[in-house]
Amino acid sequence: MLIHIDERSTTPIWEQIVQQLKELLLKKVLQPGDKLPSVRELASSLLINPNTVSKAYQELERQRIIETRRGKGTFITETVVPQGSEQQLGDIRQALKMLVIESSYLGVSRDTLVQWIDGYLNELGGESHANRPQSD
Amino acid sequence: MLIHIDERSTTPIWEQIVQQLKELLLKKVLQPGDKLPSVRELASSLLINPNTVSKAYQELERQRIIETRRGKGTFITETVVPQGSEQQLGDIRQALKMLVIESSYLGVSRDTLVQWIDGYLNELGGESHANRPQSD
Amino acid sequence: MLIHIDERSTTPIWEQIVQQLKELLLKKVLQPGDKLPSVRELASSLLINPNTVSKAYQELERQRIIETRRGKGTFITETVVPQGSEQQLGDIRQALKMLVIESSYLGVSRDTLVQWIDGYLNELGGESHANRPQSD
Amino acid sequence: MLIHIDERSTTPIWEQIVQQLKELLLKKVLQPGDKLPSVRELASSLLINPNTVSKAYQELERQRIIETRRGKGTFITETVVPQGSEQQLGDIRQALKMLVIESSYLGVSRDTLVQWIDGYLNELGGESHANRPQSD
DNA sequence: GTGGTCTAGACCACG
DNA sequence: GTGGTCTAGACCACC
Repeated sequence: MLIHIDERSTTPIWEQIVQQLKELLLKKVLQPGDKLPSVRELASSLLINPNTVSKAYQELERQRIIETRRGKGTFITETVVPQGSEQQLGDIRQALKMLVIESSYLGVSRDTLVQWIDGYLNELGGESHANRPQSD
Repeated sequence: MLIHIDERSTTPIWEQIVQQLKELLLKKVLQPGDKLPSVRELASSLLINPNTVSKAYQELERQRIIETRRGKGTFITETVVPQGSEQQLGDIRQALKMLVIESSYLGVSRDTLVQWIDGYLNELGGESHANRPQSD
Repeated sequence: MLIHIDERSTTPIWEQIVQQLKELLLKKVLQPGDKLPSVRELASSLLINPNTVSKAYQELERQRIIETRRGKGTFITETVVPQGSEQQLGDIRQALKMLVIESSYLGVSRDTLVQWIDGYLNELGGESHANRPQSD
Repeated sequence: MLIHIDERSTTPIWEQIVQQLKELLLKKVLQPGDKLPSVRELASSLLINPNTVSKAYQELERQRIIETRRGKGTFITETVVPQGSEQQLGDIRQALKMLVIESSYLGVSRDTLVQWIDGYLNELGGESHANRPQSD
């Protein structure tokens, strides 16, 4: 599996899993319909507790990104619904604002930030539904 | 004091204080050399625990943004050191990456993100040392 | 067969079968004395595990809705026994109560609920033994 | 606490807690702003594991019915947002349909169902925002 | 085999 | 004191 856990990070392990699986999906490494490793498999390969993986999977299911079929395992959802609630958009904006403030302090210029964003969007692949770097 | 605490927010109160003080500084509402309210003062005016304010001040001091002069109080540092450690830069990049991924899922376009960034930079005032929107 | 399995649903497959067979019976698509497909037949036509079909049939048999005649197959029971145990009635009431509570939260009005009930009863056909919409 | 756990029930304990707390809220036994018992308190009074209570609280928070203030405890949300997603409405309708089918089998008439609904709505108190028995 | 639930007990951050 | 995270290990339903 292409997931890497940073034990020293302050972000919970289950959240790291959620984020990295989302990233893999946007990068098309994982495709709709694909089967995810079972809870136990992933847990043992990451050397963590199955409950932790389970929590990550449940969160992804809550976000309709994956779905579980009883007794068969967990799969990437076929229909993608790129729709954010007001609440979630507010969270993004809030996080972005704090990030801009921090960047100011660290001497990261506006243009550098934009370059980084474009870089990440390129990593995710140009075909991603909503985001595309300018020059595309 | 121009600080507002959101009790419901998931970000710790001490972190909200740190962020807002930084913001006030970038907006030049607070200037180098200015005296900050004492821990007890700020705590009682915000109706929060003094320990919480103390923790915020400690963090700001760790970042060399404020300094305590024993017996005199807490002051904004005179010398500005807009230089981020590798560690901090890595944190910013990591946060930005996650933000880009989430934005992709919520259907927030690259250009929207850039607009938001420029908006926040304008709020902070165009003269800020490192960042400047657009015309740069 | 007129049965449709929703793999994504959280209700177990065997339960989906039970419910839909009951529905077909109430709709008079299936009549007392009719022969049901064998466990293997139904399983292969629904692309599911025979054990799952078997469990559904066992449940229906427990409820005296179908009966197996050894060597001959499975049939809809001739004698209808529209009499619920206290236990079953309690379950219904409990389920209905939770449904009413959830409806309250979702803003579904009392009248809407009643309309939905009448709608389903109409689907089942007005001649059903115990229930009849409106004119009753 | 006015919560009762049915150990023999098939519905998970955390879900029973969610349902009963919702009911208490609709009955105005719990009011917006009220403090809920702490996770540990409720757990020990119900003789269950704190994790189980925690799961219930997290689910209620996800539904914006309660909110936790760090270090202070868990509280009923002030602003009520009676808004259901399409998905949730579909779930209700599906549950209602199955309930109607079961009722048909158990000989529960349409009018009995409606009477039960009105009874539950009365229990919840006539002032409830969306539902009201006819005669009101 | 799969995931879901629950327990017991630990550690941590926050206030 | 509060809730959040994680582990270890158990049991269960479903397929």
